[in-house]
Amino acid sequence: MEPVTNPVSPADVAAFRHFNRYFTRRIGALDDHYLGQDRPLGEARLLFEIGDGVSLRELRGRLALDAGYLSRMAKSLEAQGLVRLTVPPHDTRLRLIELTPAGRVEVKEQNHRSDALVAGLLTTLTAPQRTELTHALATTHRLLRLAGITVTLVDGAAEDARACLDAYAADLDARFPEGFDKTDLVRPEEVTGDAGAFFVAYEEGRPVACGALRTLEPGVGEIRHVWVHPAARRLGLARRILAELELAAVEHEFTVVRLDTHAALTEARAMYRACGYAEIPAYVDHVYADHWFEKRLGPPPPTAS
Amino acid sequence: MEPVTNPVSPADVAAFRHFNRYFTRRIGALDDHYLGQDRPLGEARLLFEIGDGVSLRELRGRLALDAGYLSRMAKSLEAQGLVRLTVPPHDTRLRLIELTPAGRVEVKEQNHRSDALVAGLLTTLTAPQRTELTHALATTHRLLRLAGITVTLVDGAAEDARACLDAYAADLDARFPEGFDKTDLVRPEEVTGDAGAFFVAYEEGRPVACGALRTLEPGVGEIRHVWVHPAARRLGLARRILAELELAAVEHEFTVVRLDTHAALTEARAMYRACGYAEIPAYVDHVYADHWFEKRLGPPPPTAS
DNA sequence: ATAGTTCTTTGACTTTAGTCAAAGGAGTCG
DNA sequence: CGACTCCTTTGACTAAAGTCAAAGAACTAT
Repeated sequence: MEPVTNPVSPADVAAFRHFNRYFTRRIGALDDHYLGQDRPLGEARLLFEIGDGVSLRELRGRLALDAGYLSRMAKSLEAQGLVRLTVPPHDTRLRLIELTPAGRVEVKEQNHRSDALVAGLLTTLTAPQRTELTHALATTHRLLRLAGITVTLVDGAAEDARACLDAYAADLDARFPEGFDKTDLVRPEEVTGDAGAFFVAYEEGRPVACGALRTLEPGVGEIRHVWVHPAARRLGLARRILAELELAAVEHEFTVVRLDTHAALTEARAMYRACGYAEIPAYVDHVYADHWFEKRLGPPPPTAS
Repeated sequence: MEPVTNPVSPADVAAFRHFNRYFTRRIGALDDHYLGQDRPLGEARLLFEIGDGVSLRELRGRLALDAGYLSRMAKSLEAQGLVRLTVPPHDTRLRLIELTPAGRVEVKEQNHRSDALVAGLLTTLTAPQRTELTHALATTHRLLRLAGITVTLVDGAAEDARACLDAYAADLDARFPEGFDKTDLVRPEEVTGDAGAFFVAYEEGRPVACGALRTLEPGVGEIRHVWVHPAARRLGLARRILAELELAAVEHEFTVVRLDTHAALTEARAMYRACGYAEIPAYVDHVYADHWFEKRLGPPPPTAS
């Protein structure tokens, strides 16, 4: 069963494309032109991505470059005295690339040029207009990130699932005064197949959030371990996960879902309330629970067809 | 004397560059990749810019291409049956390039692909989130346009100045029930040098707004003909022009500026009020005036240094 | 009519960007 | 140890992107 996605309005698409065209022409082109300066764009980009030293392997993945192509560019930059290539002791197949002092200067200068360019672009705006622009950019950024994140059902034993749960456990261990014991996490079989569900959200290939659904008793599901990576917070991702879990709950023919949460997680409580969850008495005596919530899953809303 | 520009805060610059990097990587790259499809990017872009037929000369200017390069790309597209090259009768040195039906199909398909791509990007957002995004994009677009517009002092007799005044006159002629007579426009010598000032705003090389300052009586200036091209309205450009005129007035040692406006121009009245202009009795008996305003130009605000 | 300018075309290049495959040294796992 | 997998390097290309200059036809101004 496909989730019902509301169609994207042509007006939104048009607005986006309009902006896209304008922005790429005005800013993107200008940016590329300046970034290059006296060096091929490929090399300039490479120089920028190096930062404090990475392996060629890492760069290849990040910039999606051909191995041969990258190898040659690295050699060219080395010949120019901008980078140093070294062999890491733990794996001599790899090459580490790092900036030389000269390379660092080059990057810094480039950064200054870019800063000056942007500053020049913004000078004609008044301070309040700049603030408005900064806010609008932040909103756009946030929503584009959110739009690029995909939430997928994975096996509870999958590597990404366990990685998320580990991060979740570490997170709680730091936030709960009493710490957090990993034995309290769901077992893979509880959230797999007919028993439940496990969702992982991916941003650019990396897992950044998760959520679990398990069977509490017949017809009643329990939502657990809704977690979002610190770098992906405040995007509205928890709600996405929650919505996905509720859809899964309907598919599992649960009519009610429950969940508990800890006193330390005040934002979480607010979110559950906003998402239609009502506070209920304790449905289970749980070590880390101070608040209990429940949501009745109504029948799917009548469709037009 | 340089106008005092408030310095751009590093935070705003950083936010802009951060957004820029993200956007170019996420959207720009994707866009280019899809636009090309089975055709070199240069040709694909060219095909898009043609629209309903332009001269090669025009395209060369717009895309900043080498004449030889463009000529060859055009020939390549013609060989593929996507464009037709014709010689305009009025100047046989030029070549007009226009889409053939096949070319039109190609462009349309490309547009559909891009639309689908964007729609795909937005599907995971909820309808309110999409609306929020669309608003943020519109704000960004508006402010970037405004930031890219430069206001410069020009001679009252300059071609661009007269072009703006002609457009202004035509505009008023259409909006005033009684029409508008061009003999009412300022004469070039009234707004040049010690007598006054004339500003033209340029967006990407094209004049899009103007404003005039002339001497009404010793120490008193009059602001006239503040006009913004329809395509550049609602950007906040009139205020920029007004601010520029007030600076010029201070430089001309006017302590007061006055202006009049017509009953039909309600937005203008609101703007003048918002900019600190107070309504006054008629200071001159003018055919098209129904409202009169005045602003006292204080001494420059005390600076910290 | 003439001189100067404008616009396109063509030839002759160079530089970037990118692909593919073979080869060889290094890890890894059973 | 041996098979397999990884990672980089190198050679051998191709295609796209872009530059420069010369030449010729057509317009414009004087």
